[in-house]
Amino acid sequence: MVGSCVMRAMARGEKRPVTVRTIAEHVGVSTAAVSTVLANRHEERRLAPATVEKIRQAVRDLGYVPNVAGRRLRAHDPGVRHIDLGILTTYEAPLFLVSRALRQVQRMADARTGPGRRFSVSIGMYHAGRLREMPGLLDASRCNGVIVTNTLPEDDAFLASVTLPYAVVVLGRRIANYCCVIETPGESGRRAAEILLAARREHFVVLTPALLTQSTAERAEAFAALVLERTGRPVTRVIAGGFTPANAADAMRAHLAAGRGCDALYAVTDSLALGAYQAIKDGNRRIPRDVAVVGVGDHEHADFFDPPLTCVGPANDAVVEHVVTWLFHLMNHRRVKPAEVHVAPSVVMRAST
Amino acid sequence: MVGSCVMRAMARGEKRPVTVRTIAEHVGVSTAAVSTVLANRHEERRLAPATVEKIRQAVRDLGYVPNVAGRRLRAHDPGVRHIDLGILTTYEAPLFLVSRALRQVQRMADARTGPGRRFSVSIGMYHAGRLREMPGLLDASRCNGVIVTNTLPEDDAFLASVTLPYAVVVLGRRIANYCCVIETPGESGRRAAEILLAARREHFVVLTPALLTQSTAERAEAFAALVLERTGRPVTRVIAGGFTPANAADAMRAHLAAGRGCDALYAVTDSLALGAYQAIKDGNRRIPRDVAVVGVGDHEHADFFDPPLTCVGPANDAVVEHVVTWLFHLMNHRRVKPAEVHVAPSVVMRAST
DNA sequence: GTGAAAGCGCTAACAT
DNA sequence: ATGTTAGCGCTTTCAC
Repeated sequence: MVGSCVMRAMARGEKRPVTVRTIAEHVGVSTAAVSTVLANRHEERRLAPATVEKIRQAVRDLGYVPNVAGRRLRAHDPGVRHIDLGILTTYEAPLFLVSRALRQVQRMADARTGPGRRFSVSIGMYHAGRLREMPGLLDASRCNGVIVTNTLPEDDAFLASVTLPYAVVVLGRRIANYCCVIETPGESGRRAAEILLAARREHFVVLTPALLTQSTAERAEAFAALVLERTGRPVTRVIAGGFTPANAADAMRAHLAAGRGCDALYAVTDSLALGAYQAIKDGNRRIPRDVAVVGVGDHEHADFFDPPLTCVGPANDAVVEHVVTWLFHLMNHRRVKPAEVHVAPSVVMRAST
Repeated sequence: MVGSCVMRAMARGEKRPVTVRTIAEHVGVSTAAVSTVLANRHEERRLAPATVEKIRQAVRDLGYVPNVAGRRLRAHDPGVRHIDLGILTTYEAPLFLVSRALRQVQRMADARTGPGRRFSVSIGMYHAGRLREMPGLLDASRCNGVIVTNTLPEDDAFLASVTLPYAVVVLGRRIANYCCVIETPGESGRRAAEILLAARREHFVVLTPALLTQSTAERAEAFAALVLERTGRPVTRVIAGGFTPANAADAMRAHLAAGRGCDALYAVTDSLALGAYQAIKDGNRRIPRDVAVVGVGDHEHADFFDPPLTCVGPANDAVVEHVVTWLFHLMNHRRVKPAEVHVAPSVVMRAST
């Protein structure tokens, strides 16, 4: 007999799914035989070579794909609790952005691992703007707890419209009814402006990607607002086509070539700053003498840029510690009021200013 | 009645696992009620607030953790096949090393996604040297196919000792009986040596981390061998404590401070090259005039180092394309002879030589 | 307002 | 040499 779900699926005109059972019926053997072959245990079970071959053929012909959920449920050892933690990020964002969160999750997980308690940590990928398509997000069937990051506004809207029945912490975004950890709004941009204002510069430029996230937008706005307030002059906005250093270099080269001034640059991500460095140096300008540069500190190697990059940005270690602590807390006591934690930016003065 | 597995687990002295059923019995309700509360659907099911509270309390008290495999199996829509792909890497290796593989997997997966066919791509983390502890690796209960990378020798030995009954491709390592894609052995080191030899240098140095992987070891050896053969002089080896630019900078600073010469440097990873840059410049030496530097091309931003880094290393896009094509091929036709694919290194001449 | 029961896909123990 | 079957943990339908 076939399950009602399947009946419904078939009624909708869908193909019947291929399971071990489909294979078994197709070949005329039992599901056990199929399973044995799939696990390469046919030798020890002494299956007839001909049978094995027929099963293998059917597996290929029918395009069988094992259902890992079934396997996992079956294989599951009741003596050990298994906890799956995910960091959800986009294909589009640079991977290193989640490095710190990953390391912190690892530390917490390791500290809590014991006999009867194991963690799996993974980075789950989604397409920016299409978080809603992520399997298992709504029904909690993939992870026991997740950190969501690098969302676009569409994703934020989607999250705001649903209630996920498990532990979720949002990193670097503000979304209603979620636990969010973000940098103090506007503070980064203001501190960056103060540093450059203190250097008594004239032509302030902010370098951003074309697609702004919540945080990059806030940084740029707060920066421009404070500079305008203090100097009475508007900030020039240079827009890079994408997020890479190459995009930034192109944009800055164009800006400089056009003869529009720049002696104080705020780049809203470090990758952009790196590209700007090249454009600035190629234009025979010196950093910081001719152009002072402030970045954000999201790149692991900002200290090894030449000159080392002054950064004002999320105190990532602090942010990430909040996020992960909260995640574990949520997993223990499931009903915690969603809230917003602000973390003051950290300022690291280096040679670029 | 309780399953035999559980009986065995309990016989072994282990605690009985906490499931919805445990909660239900503890509170004196049905599993359905518990499930309802866990999904926050108690309103629409009109459960008594008191019952809800009791269930919530029990969930906390007993430390219940949902089994995602059970949920997923249940939630599973027979009309759509779900394929889980994993890139397995270590906490210790820099995350960006898997960026390219990730992007390629994404492309292939996107191209094959359709109605009735969805992919999940994730990066699975393990501790270097402890791949064997990864849950679901042996019983194929997590992924339908994986790319394994950044293994240490212990991990290689473990893999060599087992047969995984699903699609596995090893990236950048040579392991018996697996599908492996690696750079042509020794070729990177030799090409790097040729570039520096052509620049007519005197004091050849190779910079490596203390812990060598298969590929870093081969690069260093082949480099040293060719330099020795051509010049008759041995190559100096500078060993960084770890994999970071800071480690490299320390090691190179010590080397230069000791007055031991260096006018040709081969760094077996780009992060090391970045650190070396700083040490070299701090010593008032110019790149490439005083020291020519060759890196590997594993860092996304090698083109934006100052000066841009000449790289001889795995043609990552080619490697990754092989790996991913192979992975999908293995998933379709499960019995493919394991083999080793060599990819010639790509050479990108930039200003550092 | 709550419970009983079916069944998702899989594998291993036990039958034959 | 192969088949039958129980049951992993969960949610939802249906019955009361």
